[in-house]
Amino acid sequence: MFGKTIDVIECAPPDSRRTRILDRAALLFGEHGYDRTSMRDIATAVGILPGSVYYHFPSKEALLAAVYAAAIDQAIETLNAAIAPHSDPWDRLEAAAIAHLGILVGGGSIAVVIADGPNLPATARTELIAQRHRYEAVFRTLVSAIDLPPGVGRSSFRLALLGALNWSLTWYHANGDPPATVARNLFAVFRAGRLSNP
Amino acid sequence: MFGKTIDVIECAPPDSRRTRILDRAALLFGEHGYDRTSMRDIATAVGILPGSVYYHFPSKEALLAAVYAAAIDQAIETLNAAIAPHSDPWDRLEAAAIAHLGILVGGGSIAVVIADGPNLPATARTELIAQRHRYEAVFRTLVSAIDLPPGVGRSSFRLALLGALNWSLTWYHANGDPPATVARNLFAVFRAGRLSNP
DNA sequence: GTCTATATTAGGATAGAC
DNA sequence: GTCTATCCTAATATAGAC
Repeated sequence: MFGKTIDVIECAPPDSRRTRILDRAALLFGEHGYDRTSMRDIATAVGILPGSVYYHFPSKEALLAAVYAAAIDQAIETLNAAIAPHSDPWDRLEAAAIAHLGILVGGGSIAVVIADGPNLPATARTELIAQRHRYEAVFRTLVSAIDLPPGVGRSSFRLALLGALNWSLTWYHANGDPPATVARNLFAVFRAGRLSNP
Repeated sequence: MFGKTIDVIECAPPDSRRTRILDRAALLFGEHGYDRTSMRDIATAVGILPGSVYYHFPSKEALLAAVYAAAIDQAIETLNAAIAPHSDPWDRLEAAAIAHLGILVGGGSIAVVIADGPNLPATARTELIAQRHRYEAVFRTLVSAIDLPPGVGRSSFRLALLGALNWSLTWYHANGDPPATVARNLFAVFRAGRLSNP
């Protein structure tokens, strides 16, 4: 009756090894892309052997999905923290844009999802796209709160803004400016269309 | 003396096989990306065997570079043809934006360079980036001709516009609109900042 | 949980016949 | 110029010992 072991403590370091793999994988995926990061690379970075990774994740795609989900969660938190201090809708959107670019060039985890999108495995695509939409919903909400000039669609505006920001990853090195400056400069382009204040 | 054969005709189909390889490779690279397209795929599409490709191109990267250069040339021509009929600077830029998106979603050759940028082999990167700059120079010229609101940098404007357009490749399927409509909608976001006409 | 060892597949590239 | 045949490398993934 009393022989059964009950795990009371399960939250301290909720799975140190698994978490380490997740972290390193996120870093490598973000830095070199999904295709160019091998399970060997990840294992080496963690300090274990390739085969051992498969004890924690059944496949490379499953690992990607886990990395992705965690990255999105973290990114949404960062985003919300950045917009919280602001009340003007345009300021909130700008804060989000700055935070977004910071997340991207931070080399962090979410960059995979964002920058490497088209090159991710087709079989996991559906799940990954769902996660990305969860993140982009934050922007959808922010954009719904601003006034746009006539003739400018809300979704076009949102997609253009996110596209401009995401695309900056491809040319970021050229410019010595810090991410926040780049984001502000890009955002100025979109803010230029703001209706004059009453 | 007269035994030597002289090839008088050398311009009719200037290298049918080489051209066919180039075309098919462009198509496959554009459709599936560089990494996911194997030399075997290309050879099969052309109707020859993998080894035979190497008679025409020394390596996969060399093939990519050739595809890229040809694609850029063709894209620049398309771009110039599209802007030629227009005289107003904003109309010219809009025409270029529409043409650009058409080229991209045309599934054609240049999509590789554009969409697959970060995933191309590092060793060929320099050459490829130089080619891309040649293409983007057209936009640089067009942007230099428009009036921008104060506080909006020209290069930020150009990069934001190209980013918005290029990024549309990642979500294009969702929207049933034809490329020209998508481009027009996106461009409206940027045009909203136009200074009121005198 | 991690190791050793290895199966399996796939892709880039080459040698030499024809 | 194209074919046949093959080498070499790298990557995902698995089996079973410890």
